Amino acid sequence: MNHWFSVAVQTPAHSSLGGLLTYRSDQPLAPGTLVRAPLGTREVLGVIWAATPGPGTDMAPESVRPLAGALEGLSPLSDGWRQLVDFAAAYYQRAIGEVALAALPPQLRELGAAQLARRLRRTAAPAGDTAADVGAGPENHPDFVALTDEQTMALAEIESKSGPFLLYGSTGSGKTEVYLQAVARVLDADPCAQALVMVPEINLTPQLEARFRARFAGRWGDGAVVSLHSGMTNPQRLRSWLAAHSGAARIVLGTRMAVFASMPGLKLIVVDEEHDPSYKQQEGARYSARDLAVYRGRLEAARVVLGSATPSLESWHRSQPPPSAGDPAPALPLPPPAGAGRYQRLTMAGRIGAGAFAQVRRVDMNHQPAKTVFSPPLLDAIRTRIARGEQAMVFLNRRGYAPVLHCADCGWKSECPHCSAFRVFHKIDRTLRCHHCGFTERVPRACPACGNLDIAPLGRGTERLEEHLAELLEGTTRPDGSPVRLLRIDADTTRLKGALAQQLAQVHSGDVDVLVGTQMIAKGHDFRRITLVAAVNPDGALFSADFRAPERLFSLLMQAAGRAGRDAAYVAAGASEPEMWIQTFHPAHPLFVALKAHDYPAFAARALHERAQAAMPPFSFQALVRAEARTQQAAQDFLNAVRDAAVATDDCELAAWAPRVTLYGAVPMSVQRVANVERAQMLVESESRTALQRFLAAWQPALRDIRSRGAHKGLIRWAIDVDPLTI
DNA sequence: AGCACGCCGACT
DNA sequence: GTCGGCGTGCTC
Repeated sequence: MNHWFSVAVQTPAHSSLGGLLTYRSDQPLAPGTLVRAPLGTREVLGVIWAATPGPGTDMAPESVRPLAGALEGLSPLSDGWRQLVDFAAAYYQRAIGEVALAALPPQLRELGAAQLARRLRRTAAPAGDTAADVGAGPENHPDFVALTDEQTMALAEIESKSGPFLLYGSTGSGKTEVYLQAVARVLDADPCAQALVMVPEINLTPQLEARFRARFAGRWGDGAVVSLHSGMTNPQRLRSWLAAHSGAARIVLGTRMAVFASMPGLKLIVVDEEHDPSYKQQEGARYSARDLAVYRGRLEAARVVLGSATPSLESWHRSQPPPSAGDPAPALPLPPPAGAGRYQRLTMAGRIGAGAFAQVRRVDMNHQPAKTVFSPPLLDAIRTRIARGEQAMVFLNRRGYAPVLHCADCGWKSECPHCSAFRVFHKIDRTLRCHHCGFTERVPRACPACGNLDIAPLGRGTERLEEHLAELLEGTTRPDGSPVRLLRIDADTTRLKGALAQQLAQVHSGDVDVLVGTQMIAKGHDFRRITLVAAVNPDGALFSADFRAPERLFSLLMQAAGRAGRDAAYVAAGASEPEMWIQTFHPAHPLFVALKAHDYPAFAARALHERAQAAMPPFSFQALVRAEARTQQAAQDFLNAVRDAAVATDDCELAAWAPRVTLYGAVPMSVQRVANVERAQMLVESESRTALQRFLAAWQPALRDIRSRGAHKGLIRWAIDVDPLTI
């Protein structure tokens, strides 16, 4: 007796076999079962997607191959999980198999039956004594902390309503405590319940894990909290995944990939720092883990809490009261249209256990001598902190010594031979490094073009900033008379494993007086002795071509400001009032005015007004088609060809939706060439999410078709990015 | 994407 | 005579 199945396997997105594949088996296998499927000469991991009555019409029955068997001992993936993958694949325009297999731990693909059995035995064992202290509500727990009124109210809302919730709480308002208690309540109420807590960056998982472990390990055992992120080794990831899948892990902490974790008892999803662009995957299926979290919550009736001090404008807009009727018609398999007022907004304005908000001081650089890097008042303020044994933090969003090397004689610049970008001068190892393709060379002694010996760095990165500041602070001493100490933290200094933790420890211990770094130091880390934060040159983002740049700058500066004066006791004990310094040529810019007032709502209202005027997200929906080719011409030709195909089509579905989308012309990407590959893109826009979705889905066959017709020889690949973050 | 098959240059 | 270069083509 044959049973027939459609099975999700890892197939390349643009090959002829895009969808699910048909297999047979003499076993009746449940949907969600993990199986080994013969594909060509190899055997690959697959997931049973559905049982079908027969092999289908377009498939000769004799060419359907039998499955090699199921992975023993693993319960099938849930309906909810498959629906999440279905949705993600449809929404982000990728093959189901690609999304499904990418969402599983890589080692599951390699493991033989015997190895897997051993693995399962090991994870099954330490399920632990769950009922350690029966009836322990949060108030009976040893780690119980008193809550502010705002926290209590937020928790009550989360408990009594269905959400999704936008927890809008300023830095230091105690959002993490709300997460912890919301998790505790959900898990207390149901012995099978699980919670998923996401953070934007791997760097932030260790401290979060420590906090959750400290709170919950005693109650539910050490194995109750697991992490899931790309910094883990494959065996570690498999272990965590299995623990989540079996229900042994009650709390999963992770980065964006964790949104796909198999969690049969999922009841709560927390997305911390929900505005953070890291939640958007930037390769393969370009999903937004935050948006998928909201969808998954609806699907599985789990509470969703999005938390931020500076929410994304999308979430802020959705959490406002509904303005008027006239939202787009309901979408098919999509979440409700992004109308306003879908989320419950919970506001926590207060700052607990921390000092006052940092006072924002703007330095008008128009009144400083040309080429000033550190204005005298800022320098004085830093010196004062050092003299008092306090710490200061200086930001610059550019690593390396100088972004470009320049010959004053002939005009040569340190261009990368493989990319349309300059190589960055790294003084520490005397190299020129391309930050796009990685191409690295030793710095030439003389200009490679004209032989002139006088080649000079142009502009500055953190390395040069640190050097410059060290010169300016020479002779400045700490209270004990010893010389000032600087430390730089950026992607270059933290490349080695454990380096970041070690450098952060130096700051915490007070070994360091001044911290210089990129945005890496603005996020999440609590430095209790820092009382001054300075952004040396933040103007770049004010007039950027990227319409989201101001939003990112505002959130970065707010986060940075939040680093100063975290510890009320420290400030109360006589430390300086916390300050955030901004050096700018546009001190009256509304962004800085809102920042000074710590007024995110004002910033957001203004930004949303502008977006509405210009019909930009969240008031319109976008997708990008990207093409890569040997030549720029070939990439653009392909894009223009597929655009023409959309306009003059005999596909009635495509023809029906095409009038409701706007197709812009093909343009080179902002970094046009990377590693000798030319890149171009085309923007697709619609006022309706449904129209955009339907159009893209109907358009994909045309894209594949045109690609395969061979007229576009130079074309290397193409991909669609739905809801792109940068255009 | 893998992984075959397939048809031309320098090695034991 | 084989080992191996990567060019085309297929995988339920």
